[in-house]
Order: sequence, then structure tokens, then C-alpha cells
Amino acid sequence: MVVVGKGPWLDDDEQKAWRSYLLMHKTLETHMERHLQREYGLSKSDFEILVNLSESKTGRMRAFELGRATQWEKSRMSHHLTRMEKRGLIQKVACDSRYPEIAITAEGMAAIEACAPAHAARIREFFVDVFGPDRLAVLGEVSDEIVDTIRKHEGNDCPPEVSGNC
Amino acid sequence: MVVVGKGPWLDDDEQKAWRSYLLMHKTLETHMERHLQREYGLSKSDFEILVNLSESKTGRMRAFELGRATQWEKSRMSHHLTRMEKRGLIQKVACDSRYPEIAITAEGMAAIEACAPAHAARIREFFVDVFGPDRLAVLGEVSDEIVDTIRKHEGNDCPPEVSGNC
DNA sequence: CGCGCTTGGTTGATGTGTCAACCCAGTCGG
DNA sequence: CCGACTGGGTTGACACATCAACCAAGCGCG
Repeated sequence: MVVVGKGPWLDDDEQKAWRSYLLMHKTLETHMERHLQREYGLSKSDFEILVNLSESKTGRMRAFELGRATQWEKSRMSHHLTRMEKRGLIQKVACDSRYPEIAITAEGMAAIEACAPAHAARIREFFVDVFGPDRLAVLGEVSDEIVDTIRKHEGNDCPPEVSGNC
Repeated sequence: MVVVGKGPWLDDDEQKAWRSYLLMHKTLETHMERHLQREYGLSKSDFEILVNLSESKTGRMRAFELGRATQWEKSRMSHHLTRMEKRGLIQKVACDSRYPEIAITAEGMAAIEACAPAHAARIREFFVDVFGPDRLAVLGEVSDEIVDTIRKHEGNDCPPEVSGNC
């Protein structure tokens, strides 16, 4: 069924590993998201924003800083921040006349502090501990290599566009 | 900043590996999806469906078989198949009086055959070759272990619900 | 028979992501 | 000073995912 040899095709082992990986990621992601949503009413996106804000010294960041940290497109950021503000998790505060800062609210802080321990515990249980230290270290290395490879490749396609959504 | 010790918290190395992994996955997924979308007009979801249909002997499957293969919720499947039919990639054909079969159309077949080589080449370039055979084999093993771990855990929570959307 | 349960599937409301277009304040070259 | 360009951000239309509710066979069993 699978064409072998010199072509771009994957051989059976490669195919199998790739599909195992895809299934693993989907299973893990679904599990984590459902947990976050059902127990704490936060989506993965909410969580990402709140983590970044809560880890910053001041609890405030500009939208484009969040964009750099999360790798989201700016329109997604804008939409999601609007929704989060409506739910009281963050607040847009005007500061330097033009371009508001995004501030985490007490409610937002409470939400992330409530869910963080359980979230971390799940990462440990289903990911970190199953890998174990050695294999986990290897994964970290390969992950960075892959990101570099893709970045380098995309750099070739569109050199000038840096932080826009190339 | 990070609480260490016996708690659920991740230590620095673990945190770093986990975040590298997340970034890698997002970068890779975004790259693959954009490629598929821009060059071939297919979403990742379209691709998944078409792969399954094109790999089946008859080019036809029931919706719930596709659901088993893709791990999608049934409503997502229904919505997406409706949209794909509207675009001419698949067709719902009535057969056993009740419950249509999903058949890949000539157009759908052409679409996936057109994009498959380039898609496989990208998986090879950015994933398989960066890992290399040894590390890739390890990843495959760990992935299966993780899926087992999560499945076992979820089995504890909700034993009777098998294929529904527990 | 008739009641209820399960299975496969659809529907609609709502929340979320993406794309393209736009806005507005600097800024830089003339 | 004026026009073009850039960077940060918003908007609207649309594609997509999720949830809960529903529908319609078929099955089991009293």
C-alpha cells in the first residue's frame, strides 16, 4: 500500500511513529482541555493568556507582547481579549495615550491560581512521568531542533516579515 | 518562582521540555495546515477524512467508522461531512435503507492525491528526518504509553461509556 | 403488544480561529 | 509640509468545534 524507496513517502515505521504521535497529542490535548474547562471554566486559550500575565512582574502586558509569547495572530488576540474582558478575567487599561495595556484582574488571578496545581499535576502524571527524565530531555532537544528547522525554512520564503503573520 | 519538591509542580527542566514540546507542536501544526490550505485548499480536517476514505478498499465508510478512526465527536463529523459534501469532496449515498454511507468523489480523490506527496515530504523534512530513526522510534513508544495511561485513567472515571463522547 | 433503552445521526446555538480589510499614530523621505 | 509606509490594533465575515437537545430505527423484555 505504501510506496517505498526514494520518494517523499514515509515507510511503515515512520508512518506508525507519526500516527502514534498525532494520536498522543490529540488525546493529551483533549484530556487537558476538558479538564480545564469542566473543573475550572477556562479554555486552553484563556489559560495561556492568564499564565503569561500572571508570570509577568506587573500583571500587565501589551497585546503584542502576549502575541509574541503565545504566537497567536493579532486578530485572534484581539477577539479573545475582548471576550475575556467581557468575562472579567482581564481588563484593558489605557496608559500611554494610545494602545491599552492588558491587566489581569483579581478574578483572573484567582482563576489561574485555582487551576494551576491540578493542571501541573496532570502534565506530570500523563506526560513528564511517562517520559521519564532521559527521554524527556531528548524530546526537549528534538523539539527545539524542529522549531529551528521550520523557522529557517520559513525564513527563506518570506525574509522581511518578522512578527506579522507571514 | 517555581515551587519545587514534592508538590505537583514541574521543576525547571521539566517545564522547559514541556514548553518546547508545546511550541514545537504548534509550529509544526501551523506550518502543515497553512501549507495544505494555501497550496491545495484543504483543511487538516478535510485531509483526515479523505485519507481515511482513500485508504479504505471501497472508498466508502459509514460516518461512525470515520468517527472511530479520527476520534471526532459525532456532531463535528456530521457538520464537517455536510460542508465537505457541499464542496463536492465526498457524497452521502443511501444504501441499507437508513444511515447513508460516505463515499469519496473523484474530485475528493484528485484533491488528496494531489497533496499527499508534498504533505508526506514535509512530514519527512520537518519531523521524521530531524528526529532520526532512533529517537523517532522512542517517540513512538512513549506516545503509545501516554495514550494507554490516559485511556486507563479515563476508564476509571467513566467505565460504561465506550465510544460516545464521554 | 408496548415501553424503554441504546445506537447512529442531525440540528441549532454559541464560542472560537482565520483571513482580509481597515484604522490610526508615528516616522521617514522628499 | 505632505505623502508613503510601518506597526499595533480593531472589525466583520466566514469556517470550524462543542454542547445539548432531538430524532428515528432496532432491540430487549415485561
